[in-house]
Order: sequence, then C-alpha cells, then structure tokens
Amino acid sequence: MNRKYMQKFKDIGLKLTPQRLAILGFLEGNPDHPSAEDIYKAVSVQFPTMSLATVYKTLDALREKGYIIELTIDPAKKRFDPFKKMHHHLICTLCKRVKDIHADFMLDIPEQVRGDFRITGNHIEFYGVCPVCRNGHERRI
Amino acid sequence: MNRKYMQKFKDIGLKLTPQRLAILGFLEGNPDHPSAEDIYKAVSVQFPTMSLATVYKTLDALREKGYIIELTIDPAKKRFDPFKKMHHHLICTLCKRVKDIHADFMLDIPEQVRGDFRITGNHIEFYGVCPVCRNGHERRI
DNA sequence: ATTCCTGCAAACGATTTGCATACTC
DNA sequence: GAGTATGCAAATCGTTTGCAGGAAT
Repeated sequence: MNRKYMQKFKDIGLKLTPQRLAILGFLEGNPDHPSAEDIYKAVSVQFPTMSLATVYKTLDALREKGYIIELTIDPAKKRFDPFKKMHHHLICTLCKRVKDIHADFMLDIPEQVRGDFRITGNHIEFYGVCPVCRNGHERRI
Repeated sequence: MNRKYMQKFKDIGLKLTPQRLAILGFLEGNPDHPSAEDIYKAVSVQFPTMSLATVYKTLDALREKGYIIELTIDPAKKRFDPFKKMHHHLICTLCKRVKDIHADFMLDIPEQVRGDFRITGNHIEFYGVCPVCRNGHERRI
C-alpha cells in the first residue's frame, strides 16, 4: 500500500513525506468529499504537529498534478474529491452529504445555444434529500 | 418599471428602499452572474454611500425569498443569478464568464445508484472556452 | 548538496455581525 | 410609532503567503 503511493509520488514528481502519505491515505477511496479542515482533523490524530497550511499546500500540489479534484459544490468552503474518473454528484440539500454518480450522460447543447464556445466537459449536480435527513434523524450541518 | 418591483417587494414582504431598488434594477435581466462586489461597484455609481454590507444583506434577503439563486461555480466568491427559471450554465474555464443554457435535459439516475435519495432537481455545468478567450484577446481574470 | 516540504504566524479576501441612526410602512 | 434597513467598523472564516528550519532526494 505504501509502495503504491511511493510509486505514484515519484511518477508525479512530488516528495514523499509522512504527512503527505497520511493525507493521501485519508483521501484514498474516501467517498465523503472532505474539506481541508476535515482532512486536517483526521490526519492530526496521527500527526499532532500537522499544520493546516501543509494540508492546503499538499492539496494544491495534488490538484495541480490532477490527482484530486476541487469541488465548488459548497459556497462556504472548498471540498476535495480523490476520484480521478469523470463523474457526477448527488448532493443532499439538507446535510450537504455528497454521493458520487458514476454514470454517463450524453448531453448535447443545441448548436444555437452553444454559440462559439468550445465545450470541453460537464458536471452534473443532482439535488435531493438523503435517507438520513428524510427520516429526520441526524443533521450534519 | 418601478411599479413592477414595488409590487414584487410587497409580495415577498420586504421593504422597498432606493438601495434595494438599485440592486434589483442592476440584477434584472443581467446575464453576467455578478458577484457581490460587482453589484456594489455598479450601484455605487448611483449611491455613493452604499455599503457592501447592504449589498450582502439584500442579496441574502432576496435569496431567502427565492428571488435570486446563489451560484457556486467560482471557488473564490459567490455569484448571483437573477433568473428564476430553472436553467444550466456554460462556464468559460479561462475567464469564468457564465452563459445561461435554457434547455431541458432529461436525466435519469439508475435506480441502484440513486439509492434512497429523493431527487428534487439538477444543475448542469458545462465547461468550455469562450470565443474571446479562444482568440487570446481579453482575459477577465 | 540541492531541492523541496513543514509549520508557524501573519496577511488576505470574501462574507458576516453588532449597533446606532435613518427610513419605510 | 413599530419594525426594519442602512452603513460603518470590527469580527470571522476559509485560504494563502513568507520564511526559517528540517527532511527527502
């Protein structure tokens, strides 16, 4: 497992530090689309000296290399998605939980609407209410 | 024209002030999806004593009443859309210009993906490069 | 040895809040 | 007159930056 990361880091030209390993480990396969603060809290358990600035800098480096995606689904803060494959999101409007949608949608913009834009991609946000909130149990925000 | 706003404000239970009238006037039919700062600059021409806080408070009131929509397309700041009708956005990844897409897309999430979410709506962001940026002329950001 | 990373503190930009004054209803 | 909006300044929150010491290559 560590071996996998080490190779990955070498490949993308980043130095491998314990902090980065922890951040990457927390992100890997994480379906929660955590914020920088979320990540900071999680890795601080292992690394009490960890700085929030380091989290931001690492996330920025990873984003630059295309390893993670920065989401703009939350007006209040950035959230990060480790999934490299193109996908969409289903967002609970109450608790802000985000679920990945790995489905393909063929979308064509009518020519006269598209105008002279060159379309390079799309991202769909589905809105809804998750099972937990519907039952009125928990509420994360 | 003022009459129209006055009625609208009465309807939604907000007091009509010159500042709010100016903000609403600037927003009405505006296709640029301005930020609070943009709005502030624009209305400051008429109202030099206008405060940015007032802009924010007004926008918040309008959003609460469902009169405008807050967009999360820009990680750096909120942008506002006066369009009440459901629509999508075509975003230039270089200059961040946003164009409205008034087209309907029939999107169905596969049952096993949707799970127990109750879907209430969706919003599609198309990404691309606008004609201006493609020609390398202007760049807004 | 060189280059890059960490972590602290300070800086920053967007947004929010408290409050006294002024306005709309 | 009651209730709300304005506008200022200060506070807050997420994020970024500068920099000195430390670690990875």
